[in-house]
Amino acid sequence: MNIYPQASRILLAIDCIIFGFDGKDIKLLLVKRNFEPEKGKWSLMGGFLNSDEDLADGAARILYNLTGLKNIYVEQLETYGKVKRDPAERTVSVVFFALIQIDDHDSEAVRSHNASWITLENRPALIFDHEEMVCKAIEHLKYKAALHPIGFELLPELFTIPQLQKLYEAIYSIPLDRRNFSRKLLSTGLLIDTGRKNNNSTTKKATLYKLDEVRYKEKFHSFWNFMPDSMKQS
Amino acid sequence: MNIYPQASRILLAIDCIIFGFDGKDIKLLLVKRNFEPEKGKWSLMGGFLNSDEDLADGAARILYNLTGLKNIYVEQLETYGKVKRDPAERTVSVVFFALIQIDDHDSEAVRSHNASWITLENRPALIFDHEEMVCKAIEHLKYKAALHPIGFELLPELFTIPQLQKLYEAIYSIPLDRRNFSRKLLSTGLLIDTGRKNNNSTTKKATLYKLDEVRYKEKFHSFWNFMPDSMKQS
DNA sequence: TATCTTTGGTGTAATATTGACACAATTAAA
DNA sequence: TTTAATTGTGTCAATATTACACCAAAGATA
Repeated sequence: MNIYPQASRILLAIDCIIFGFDGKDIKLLLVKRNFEPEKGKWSLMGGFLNSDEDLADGAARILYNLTGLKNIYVEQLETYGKVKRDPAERTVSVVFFALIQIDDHDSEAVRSHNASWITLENRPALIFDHEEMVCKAIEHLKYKAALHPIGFELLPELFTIPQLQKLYEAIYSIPLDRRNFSRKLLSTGLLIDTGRKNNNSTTKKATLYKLDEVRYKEKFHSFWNFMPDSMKQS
Repeated sequence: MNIYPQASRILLAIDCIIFGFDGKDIKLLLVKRNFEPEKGKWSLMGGFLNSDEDLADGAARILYNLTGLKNIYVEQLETYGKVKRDPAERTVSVVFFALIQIDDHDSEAVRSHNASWITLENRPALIFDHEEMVCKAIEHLKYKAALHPIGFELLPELFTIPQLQKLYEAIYSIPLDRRNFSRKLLSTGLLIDTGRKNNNSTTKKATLYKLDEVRYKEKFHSFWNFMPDSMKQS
């Protein structure tokens, strides 16, 4: 019955890199493992692909279990397949990249998984090749956010332009010119002025915008230019 | 001994999308299968990952077997993991994206694998989800070639600007303005004038350039703008 | 109630880049 | 020597980007 008898069957893991933004810093959702192997160490949230489960469904399942969220922004990032990457058994891991609105997540589920939101700066050593995966994901975030409107995925439904600017400044660790940033963002036509104002501010209240979902979907794959050109000369 | 007893082990395939350019059209290297399953049908070149082999090495092995080439441009593209994608047995496939200089390949190896260079337009129906993989790869080629200098990977070591332009016109299926294209490419500082001229032309002979390898490596991850902006509004 | 401080919103001039176009030079064939 | 095809370079207007200055709103302070 076995049509491919000679080939070897391998464990297939899924690891998720989950980014959030708290208004100040980009954060990663990491788990302190309370199970073997590497119990007590930090890692990405992961799991194994079930034999009756599509790969994307496996990622969605793992993300849902940890965050209680469905329909979040997920991309497949890269598959890691060094022979020795997991010392216990040959395991190939498919890494997924997720952006979530940090206030939406189910903090009870996060706590029960022994997970925490940790800033990129303060992230601990991670097991296996997870650090490499995180570095790759940070690069991908910087790359993609410069060209496509993925920043919105990290913000609440209603947001202000200064909030958006702080997000981009956090992603790239550089200050941006307020006026040029605002002009650039508004000129995309992706923002809808809700007419409402942000009440969190102690001084002048900023305009609350929402995303134009129709344009967003239509134009997602277009190229934009959210970063100053000087940022792009690596 | 088995630390992950409950998880299922899965076949891991590697499929390679190999692009070439013959001076006129972008072509794909496809194999007509002379083995089961799906014998006689067309597919991507592929194989299974060996248990003692890194994933990237598996891709390099498969590419070497078919083309006789090492050190070619390879990227990991995406991993396909639908449950039913291979009707014979659950198989997850990691797709690699390769660009080669079409004249360099070992045509004897290609023939012995029953493989052919086929233009994108004339490509036959492919097995499993290989058509989806190819579509994704074409999109990736368009995307990446607009922002990073990967076009050179498809050309011989010495090339002319008109050749380069024909390549980009083939990738995007649009005519480009000769003068603007030339200005843009030369302004990157990636081209070195060899002083030599192309003898293939029956009219005015074009200048032969080579790639500035140092700058190419240094600046590969910078953003460029090889396509007119009008091309980028999807 | 005046004014101070902080943050948000918009305008403008200099510069750089892009797009559309014209003209001259080279080569082989007629 | 003319012709046709192709290559190389220049120009100008339109557009985009940068760097910068000013005004408005709102709570804090006196």
